[in-house]
Amino acid sequence: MTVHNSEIADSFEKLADLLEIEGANQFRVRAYRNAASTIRGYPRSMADLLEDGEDLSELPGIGNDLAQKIGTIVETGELPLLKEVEERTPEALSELMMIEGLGARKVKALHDALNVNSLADLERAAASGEIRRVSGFGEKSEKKILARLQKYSGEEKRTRLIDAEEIGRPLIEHLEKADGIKDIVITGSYRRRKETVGDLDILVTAKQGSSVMDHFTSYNEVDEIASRGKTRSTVFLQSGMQVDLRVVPQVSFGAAQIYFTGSKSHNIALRKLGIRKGFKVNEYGVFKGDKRVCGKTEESVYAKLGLAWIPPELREDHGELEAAKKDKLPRLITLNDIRGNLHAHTSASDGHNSLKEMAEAARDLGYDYLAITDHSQRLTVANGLDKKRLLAQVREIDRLNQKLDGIVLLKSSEVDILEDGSLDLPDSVLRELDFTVCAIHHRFGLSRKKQTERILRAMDNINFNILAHPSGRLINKRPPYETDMEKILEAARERGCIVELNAQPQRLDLTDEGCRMARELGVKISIATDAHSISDMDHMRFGVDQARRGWLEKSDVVNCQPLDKLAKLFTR
DNA sequence: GCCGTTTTCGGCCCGACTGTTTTCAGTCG
Repeated sequence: MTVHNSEIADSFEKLADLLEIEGANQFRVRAYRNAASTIRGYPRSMADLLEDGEDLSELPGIGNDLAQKIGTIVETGELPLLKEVEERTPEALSELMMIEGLGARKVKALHDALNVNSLADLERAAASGEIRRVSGFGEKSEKKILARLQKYSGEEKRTRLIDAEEIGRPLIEHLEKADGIKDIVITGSYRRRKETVGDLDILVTAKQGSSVMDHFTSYNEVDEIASRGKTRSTVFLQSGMQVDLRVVPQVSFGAAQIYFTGSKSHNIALRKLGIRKGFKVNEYGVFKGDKRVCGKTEESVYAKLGLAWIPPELREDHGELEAAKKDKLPRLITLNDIRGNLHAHTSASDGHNSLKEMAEAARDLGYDYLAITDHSQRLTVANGLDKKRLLAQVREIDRLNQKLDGIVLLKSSEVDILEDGSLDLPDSVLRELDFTVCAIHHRFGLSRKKQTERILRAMDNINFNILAHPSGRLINKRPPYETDMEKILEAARERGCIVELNAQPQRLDLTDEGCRMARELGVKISIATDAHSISDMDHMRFGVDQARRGWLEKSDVVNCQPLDKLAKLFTR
């Protein structure tokens, strides 16, 4: 039984919550939270690191004590200190902290005064009017608790980036109409192009005394105004999305962009660096004593700290500060670098458009080539093509290529990887194709070992070229199937296979961390839309965003290559 | 509990808003 990083991180976070409720040293509490964040974001599993004999105390925020505790969790699946703390402090109290407005102190106060130990206790106490009598609470906070409880579902809700764009776009249009507004930018994880966002953080500059806040809170989608000040307001939209608006003066715009773009750990690292250099860094600028020395642009702030400007996608405190210091940041791939698309479906299987329509759409995007990768025979629900139909399609593509101008269709197939690791079409047929895209579409529930072996065995086939959507996850819907991704990537490099970064906004698979690992291992990536219609081809930009988060450069991505270089990449 | 370009001890990012208080603690990002 493998212990996942997320489980270790969860244990540390829960321990931090309970210790905080008990009133433990706040820096000790923070140490557990920092460690949780390091572990959660780490590209390799703690279990694997330990197996390889690595020293975990080398990791940021993890010292000897926590390294030992991680070892215990990996070995036994349990954290004794957490058990011990849970004996004295009910573990459900940590869940109460999920209610907005309730932090450790208030949870403790309610526990001590009213013996509130669960969400149900909390609701009872609020409904019966007992909470307002506890010192530090009043009628308003009691009402808020009751209202929040009704909305609380127990799940942390994060919105897919594409959905966040749909919510954000009309709101920005609304804000642009405000009097006196100058700059508007959506910051936060949205600007870092994370696959999901928790809330929208909007930053604006505006003329002094303008009515931007009034304009913001009067947006017709606003369901609730949670707070409202001169420089900051928070609302909830009818979609449930939380939106924060901050207004700063123009001289602070760069510093504020950095601050609100985050990530939080990136900001903390920047501020610490500032302190070492004798500066104070905040959202208004970089200060020497009381004097602002810069802040108008992001570049000026980074430069003052001795750093090159860092693209938002890299701001996770995953080594970007060190790279920026040495001027060794990657030259991140851009959408303009993309020359073609290596995964697309037509109406022959489960797509919605014809070969010709798809080809013309790809040409309109400025691509040189588009690969047609309809499903293979096993995937009957998607009308997968058997040998006969695929060979007919191959001939049709040949004919069409004669007529097409400015775009070349590549002959391919999204071939099912069967449970035993064999491919769903005979080698004699696969050899007729320019290359193959291979994927798992069934039997997701195999053990980690079996699933990994299944993929490795499939890659042993000389006709295997690209591993499509390697984890099979659907964001917010289906977890990845269990695999040893590092092993798969190493095997891909050894065999000359390519791994896909599927650009569908609900997939984005490889993950950012997976991309980074692939790059470090020297595995080439195909960023592909898996388009099932003409309009899906626009999703390439989400794939590029994710690739940038994974530190990928143009040279790491096969579909940045011109057509005449592709064939070589598909020769094993 | 972690960490080190004045440190192995003594610090630990910083500011806005709310509600309850009577000058500020708690919460949040």
